[in-house]
Amino acid sequence: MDDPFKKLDPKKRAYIIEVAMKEFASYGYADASTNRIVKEAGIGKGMLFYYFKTKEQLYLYLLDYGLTQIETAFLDQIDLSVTDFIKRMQQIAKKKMILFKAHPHLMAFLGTFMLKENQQLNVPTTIQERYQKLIIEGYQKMYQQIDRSLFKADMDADKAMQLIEWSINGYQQMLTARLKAEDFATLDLSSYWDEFYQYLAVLKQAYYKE
Amino acid sequence: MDDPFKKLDPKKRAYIIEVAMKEFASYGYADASTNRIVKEAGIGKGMLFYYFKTKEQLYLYLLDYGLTQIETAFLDQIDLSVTDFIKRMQQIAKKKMILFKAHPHLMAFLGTFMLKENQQLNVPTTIQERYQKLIIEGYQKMYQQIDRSLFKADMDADKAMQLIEWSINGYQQMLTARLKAEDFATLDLSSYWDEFYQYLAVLKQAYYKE
DNA sequence: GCACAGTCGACCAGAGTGGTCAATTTTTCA
DNA sequence: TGAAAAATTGACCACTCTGGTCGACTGTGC
Repeated sequence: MDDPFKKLDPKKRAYIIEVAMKEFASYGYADASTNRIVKEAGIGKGMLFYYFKTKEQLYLYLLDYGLTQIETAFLDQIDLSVTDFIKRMQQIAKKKMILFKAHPHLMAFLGTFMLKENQQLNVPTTIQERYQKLIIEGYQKMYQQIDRSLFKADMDADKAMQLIEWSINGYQQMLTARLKAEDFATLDLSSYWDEFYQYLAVLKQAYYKE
Repeated sequence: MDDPFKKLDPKKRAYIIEVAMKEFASYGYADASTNRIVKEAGIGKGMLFYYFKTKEQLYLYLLDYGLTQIETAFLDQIDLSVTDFIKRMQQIAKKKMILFKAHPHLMAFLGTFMLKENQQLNVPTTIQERYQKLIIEGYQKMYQQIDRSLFKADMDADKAMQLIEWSINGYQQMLTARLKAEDFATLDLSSYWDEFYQYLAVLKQAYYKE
């Protein structure tokens, strides 16, 4: 096949992908504007429809691309041999952050995909299945093969894990909100890892045995 | 003053307010559609512009109304004599849920107000000041006059409080997502309070002294 | 000099925008 | 009862923006 988009300079291609994901994530499929995308991406209107024939095919391309990213750069990377729940969540948070640095709008884009009512959009069942599978697998990678003996003896371990997950989500949301303005590509996250580990230490102190 | 909107049947008036808040919360000021609002509210197009002269004045009315609601039905209700942080958060969560049941889109509406860039909208400084004050006061009502001696002796109480706040936010987000489809007006929340209290008990066990 | 992939943006018909207003119904009250 | 007043409607307006097209143009390779 001779796909002009594949032959594009990788930096430019990645930028177009990022811009388009941001647009769809912000406005949903129906209200996303191809005019804004080409303007922001710095390409002529014609090019977008030269690369992708329609708005719908652009969207489906992004969906496929995004799912592949999450599958390979996130889910497949999680080491289930880590049975300490907090360490497991730490691992997951790290992978998530790395993925977020590479594709800041990927999570929001996929997040709004099933959420917003599927306006007249014909999503292939293969993609829908991949999405469903991703949700389930993500859940399993969090809670499978966890050593519950680490938790305090008289504590409800399921509720404890849920609370820890919410805590870490809270930290991540706070962090991304705080860094919203900054340039993620050039950002050094190491100072934030220190802060994160301090929170993890408190969590350990709170939920684990001495 | 003879304001036709004030003279409306309270149920109808409340419904129009709710519909409009939902529209602005979903799309932001610029992309919100007055056509969709009147259609959803079940009134003729002319009425909206009879009650409020312009889209902007409708928005400003909702802003003022929403701020008043939060001030009186939420902030003013918080009892600072409760010095137990978890009990304080429990109290806040309860007030928040009651307000949410009455105005399901109020929080989202006000949340997107400062977030989205203020597109060409001329918001009076009085309203901006009230909004700023609300943020600050909300923060104070959470953390002021808290008895830190309840936390485990060797624990960073600030981080612990932050983690508890994130945990409770997580629970609330999960709950509102779970109940999204259901009808809030006729919903009985009491069974969910049981579940909530169980989580609070685990939090207490985790962060407080024996 | 010619073929051809890449690139652009003016342009299209159609949909949707906030807002208006003449016409109609409903309410008020002497 | 009847007329003045208030409430309500939706067709309509000028305008903006939509996804998508296409003829013109550029650069490259041979």
